Amino acid sequence: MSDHRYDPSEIEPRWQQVWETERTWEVSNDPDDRDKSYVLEMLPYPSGEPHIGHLKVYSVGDAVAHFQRRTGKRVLHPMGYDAFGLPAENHAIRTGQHPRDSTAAAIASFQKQFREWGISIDWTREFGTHEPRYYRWTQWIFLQLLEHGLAYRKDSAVNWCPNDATVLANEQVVDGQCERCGAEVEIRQLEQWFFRITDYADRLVDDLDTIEWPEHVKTMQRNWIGRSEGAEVVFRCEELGIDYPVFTTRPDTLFGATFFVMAPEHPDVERLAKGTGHEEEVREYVNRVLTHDKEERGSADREKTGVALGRTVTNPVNGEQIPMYVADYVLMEYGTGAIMAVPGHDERDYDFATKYGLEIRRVVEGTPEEGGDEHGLPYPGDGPLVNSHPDFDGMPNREALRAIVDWLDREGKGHASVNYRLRDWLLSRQRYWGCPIPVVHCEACGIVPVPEDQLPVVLPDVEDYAPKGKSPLAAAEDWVATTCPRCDAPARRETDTMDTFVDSSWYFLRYCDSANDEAAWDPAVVAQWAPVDQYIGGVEHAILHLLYARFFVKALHDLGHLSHQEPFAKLFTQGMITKDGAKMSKNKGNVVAPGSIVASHGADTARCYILFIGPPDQDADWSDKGLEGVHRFLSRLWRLSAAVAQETPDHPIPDDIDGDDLALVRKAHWAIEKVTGDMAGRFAFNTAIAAVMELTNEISRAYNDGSPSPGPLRFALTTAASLLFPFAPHTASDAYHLLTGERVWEEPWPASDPVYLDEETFELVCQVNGKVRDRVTAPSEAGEDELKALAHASPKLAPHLDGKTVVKEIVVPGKLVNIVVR
RNA sequence: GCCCGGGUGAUGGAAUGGUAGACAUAAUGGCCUCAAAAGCCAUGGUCCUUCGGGACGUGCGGGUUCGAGUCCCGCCCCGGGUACCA
Repeated sequence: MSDHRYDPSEIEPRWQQVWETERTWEVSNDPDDRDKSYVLEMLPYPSGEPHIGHLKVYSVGDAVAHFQRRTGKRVLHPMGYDAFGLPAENHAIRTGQHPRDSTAAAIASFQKQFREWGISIDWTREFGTHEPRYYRWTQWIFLQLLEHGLAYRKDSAVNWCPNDATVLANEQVVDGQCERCGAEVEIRQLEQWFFRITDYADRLVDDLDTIEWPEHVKTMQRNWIGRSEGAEVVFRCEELGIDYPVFTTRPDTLFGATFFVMAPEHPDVERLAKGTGHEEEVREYVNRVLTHDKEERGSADREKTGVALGRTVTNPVNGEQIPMYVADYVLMEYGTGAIMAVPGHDERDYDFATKYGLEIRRVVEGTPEEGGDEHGLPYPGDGPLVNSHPDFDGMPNREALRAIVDWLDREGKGHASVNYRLRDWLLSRQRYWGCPIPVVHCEACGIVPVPEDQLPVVLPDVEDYAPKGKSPLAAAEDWVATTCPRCDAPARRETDTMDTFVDSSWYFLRYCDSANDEAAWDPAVVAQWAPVDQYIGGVEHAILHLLYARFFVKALHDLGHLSHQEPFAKLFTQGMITKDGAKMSKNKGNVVAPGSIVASHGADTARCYILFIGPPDQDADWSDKGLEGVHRFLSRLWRLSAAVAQETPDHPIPDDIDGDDLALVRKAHWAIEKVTGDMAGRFAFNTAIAAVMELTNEISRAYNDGSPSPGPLRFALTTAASLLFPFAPHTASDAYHLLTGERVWEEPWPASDPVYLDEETFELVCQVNGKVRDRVTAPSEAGEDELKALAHASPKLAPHLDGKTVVKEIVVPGKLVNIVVR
């Protein structure tokens, strides 16, 4: 065996060549009798070189794809590049290399490495989202949404990143900072393009119940959408004759509203204060608050501040005049920018009321619990109503809530209402490297969509693409100057480009029909593959990409272009690979480059190790020593295969095997059972690989003893190679080929034979009072009485039973006997 | 604060309420070798031991059970998400 040397640098390119020339992983759009399975990993953002996270996500996805194929599925496993966007553009600005060129270089590097890793991709479907043949259809989708009112332009307060010199979507602002560059985000009043994702808020929440996603991702989406049910209630300022609707989730506490608060940004604040004598104070306060940065204002711990407006509004349920305030704890972005304050039952209102000496009234009887003041207030819980109105007092508050809303509705003073935290998706960007928005601005006709037959609106080549606060495209005069498609008058092109997340919100649809030049896709073809059966990617996209893609599919479904409503039936989020406990980064100098690992140990070792290191949804720390261990395992399996292939003839397994031969065959069947179970419905690659290791160790021991017969030995080894294939495709293919002359991917997934799974005997655990005292061999078919007798017969149990009374005997067939004594 | 994860040997991690620590790494001893590497064999939670075995052991404290890493109650610590959302 020692004369065979495991050399991945020879084995891996050889099999990659076979897959390349034979186009092994291509799949046609012509259905056959197999079930389909669409396995997809999130497409890479091509910048620089692939990193270890890429190796992980594609190793996981490839294992799934291979397992699906070998268990008889027709598998779609494509690849593409999310090529437009800020990182590429910023990189280009830094290096002076045009984003088109740096992106092309990065894509080439990814393509090369994906092949070196041996990922089983159908390359015929490949595209980059920056290619006109792709973004032509991104523009088409935009026009579809525009035509149906789901894309619109409006002037509003938007997030602006001063560093990247562009607006951002709410989803791209993290803790008041730009998600990409970390700069403090400013608020600017600008006219921008939006997608009406809020129209889909309810369905985006409700349909989470129809998909198999990790619960924490669903929760993040629910929280982001932030659906709250309650009521809109109108408070009227009699002096000025203006109605102020507020949103509340607690209309049951309306009788406890003792003041009214407006956000400092509320447009009516100044007008309300005017002529009350509070004017100056209010103006000063508002100015001070609005110049505070968002971060400081966002914290709930911060002491609330506010000033009186000098006006009152009428509480619609009891006609009380309650004072109006402006305060920084009320946000303009949520609800109506004004609230009714119920200090008795809301902690924030309570804090404010305490500070400014405002009335605090209990209207819900509470069970006394910890916290609160000497009266147990604020009390946020449930209970019967008090101090409200004879019609409602004594009524459980949840019931009263409905009754009060009904009453408001009848009186025309309010109605049931649902509020969302979700805002419409701001999609325009004042940047160069993105998909042009296909509209024209005409003085006479206004905004005019570019006719479909004129798509794509091609992104022009410009020399100076640095951000300037307005789109760099604006400088491309001969591109901007055009004629109105409607009236033929001189007109100007839209110069903003689309957010990169628009590009990636439909790419999984395009893979199904990527060669189609007549349409974005043929609905029949997409219907055949969709939805993605297994989607795999990082949890960092939980509310960005994953929410946007769901919105796109629902909108396109409603417009009649799709027959499904959820893009990703199952989602798996993989954990990060760290080094020395820290995220890999160039600054820390702890980067493990996949390319160098592949060069030194081979792709199979790298892939297998990443899957073996631990459960793939958890973070894991990279260890070079651990990598060596996996390398030794692959090497041992391969060398055994090479030796056995050479030394032993190909024999069938005789019917009457026993001893070591039988043990070997049994172990092989045990491994089939274990690996299959770990792969089907689970992502337990670590334990699956451990099972193949166990099998290989047993084969190795038997081989070194010189005991096994050729049939069982070959069977066990062939099985090991076959089971290993999804994780280490090159090594497994080579070992399998050495042993059988066959191609392992053309073989069905091995099936375990129950005959070999059942042993005639098992190790019976004998316990006294739950403590293990002995282990004896027992016949598998032994009955309870026989097992009890075996346990009692054990000399090791005798001292523990001596002089004691047997109280109870528990028998778990096939496992143990527990004798309870006193 | 709230919502999710997680806490098991020196290390990464295994364990449908039923033998805790599979598999791998590090370590130790041995074989092979002039030597080393590779490979192979053995040991491998802690403490005690008359070497038969015994006691303890899965973050902490209780509980349910014949039996708890696993289930329940109350905490502690770590990681992630989210946070004046009315």
